[in-house]
Amino acid sequence: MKSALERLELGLSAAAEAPVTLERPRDASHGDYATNVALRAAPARGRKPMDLAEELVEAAGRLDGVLRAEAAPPGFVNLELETAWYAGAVEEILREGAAYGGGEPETPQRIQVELVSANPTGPLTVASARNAAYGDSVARLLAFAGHEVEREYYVNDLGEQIDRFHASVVARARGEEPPEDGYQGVYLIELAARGGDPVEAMLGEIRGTLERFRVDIDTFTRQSEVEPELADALAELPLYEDEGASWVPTTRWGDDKDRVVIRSDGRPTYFAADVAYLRHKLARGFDRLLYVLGADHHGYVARLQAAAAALGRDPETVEVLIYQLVHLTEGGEARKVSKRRGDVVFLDELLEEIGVDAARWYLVSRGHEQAMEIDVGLARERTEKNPVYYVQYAHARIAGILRNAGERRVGGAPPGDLAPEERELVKRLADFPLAAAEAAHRRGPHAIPTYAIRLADDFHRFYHHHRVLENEAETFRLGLCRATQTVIARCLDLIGVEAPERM
RNA sequence: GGCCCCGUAGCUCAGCGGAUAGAGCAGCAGACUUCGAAUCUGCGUGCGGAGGUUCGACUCCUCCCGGGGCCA
Repeated sequence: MKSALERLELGLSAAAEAPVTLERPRDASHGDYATNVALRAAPARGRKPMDLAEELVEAAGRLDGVLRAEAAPPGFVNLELETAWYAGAVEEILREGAAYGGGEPETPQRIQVELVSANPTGPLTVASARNAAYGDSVARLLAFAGHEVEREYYVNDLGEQIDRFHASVVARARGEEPPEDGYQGVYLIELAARGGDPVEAMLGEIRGTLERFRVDIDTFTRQSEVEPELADALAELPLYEDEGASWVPTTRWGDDKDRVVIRSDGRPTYFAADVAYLRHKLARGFDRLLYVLGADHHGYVARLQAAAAALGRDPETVEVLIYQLVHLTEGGEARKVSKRRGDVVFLDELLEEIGVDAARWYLVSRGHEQAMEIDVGLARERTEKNPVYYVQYAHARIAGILRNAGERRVGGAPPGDLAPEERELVKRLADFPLAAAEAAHRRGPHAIPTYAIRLADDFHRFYHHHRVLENEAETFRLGLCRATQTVIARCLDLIGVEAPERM
């Protein structure tokens, strides 16, 4: 992307060795954009920041698109931009369309995102919902940033939990209560009545839920598929024997203790299965493996990376994204999330109550490192209050204007100076590429809803103060509308929310 | 006992080294014969506490207090 803004930034970067930040000041008297280059570069040059700022002002004043530049203590350089710059920014968005703001990394990576991977012993719960919403949005961000992304779901179809699950289904099939350590959920009754393999049946349910939640999994890999490779995987590890068990010296790579792979009774551990699966992933040629895990799994980080190292790979290949848990409350009372007891809120129920758009927006609009609360009782009420509708409304409103515009020309030079509301809107639109890139880089999709609210805010304000159609600025304003619509649609898509033409 | 996350407005949360810390919800008062009022306009003694680094700290470091979680 060769925007006027970037040329501006490059021009300034050339004047200083340090990385510059170009930002939008809160205070309008500080110009359209401000930079701290002088403050950054001055110490290294043994200069006074203010002197350097004065020099930069002269250079910046000659740059294309800069109307006015001034230095401000302690060494900021404030810039005011020409109308032509604003018009150019809008034209650029119209030209690039849906691609606007996307990335073209010099070396696109093949990235695998493993997400959800809930045991197929029950329907997806609200706990998995955050994993799905977060993980999928990260995947969308990375794809938009120009990487090749594959979504994977690991199916634990072996082990103790599955045995208990089977036993519980068998009991239900006979009309009996499940064993005490089994799964008590009532959904087992229906599952038992259906017959066939209950794990596959449950997995079918889960796939349906994910589809409704707009999470498109590319590959489901079953533990039973990987199991046969376990011996080969272990053969690649540096093992030692102690107390009759086989150990991997994972502490060598930063784990807090060595891990057993084969117990003294000859049974492999969960960790052994994890290693085999990791090897299975690595063999498929990904540059990077993302694991989306809940905070209760944070202990896995060190051991997964150690496992990669033990397999002779760069531990940095493995990147674990930890999100904090979702707590459910109802009328101030905490609700427990236990799949075995069955007293949980299922994702399907949440979707039925508040809809996919509201659910995805809500689950992803908080930082993933922040624990969050969902009040089940308030969920219905929240529908009307969710900011997602504010943003969607802006999109629908623009769609309405463009419908009314018919065949009129969209996009063109403004007839004169821009109104403050127009300038704010254009600057917001120009922020988008950086916002999307940062969100991808930080694996922080919650920045997208935050940005989208601001954008919708700027648009609604512009709309309220100015007429678009039958106005001397019509072509420019129609272009501004379409550009805004494009960016809103992209934001919503990045978090899996629909952009309606009408509401 | 060790490790991870979090303490910002009444509530839910943004802000991740820059200038006077923001938004939504809740509350109050206004704006529709005009492209969609699901909108707009106005109203706020808040960064848990103490040190430190820096020209500059909500932001980085240390300690303490207080929540949540994982492991032992």
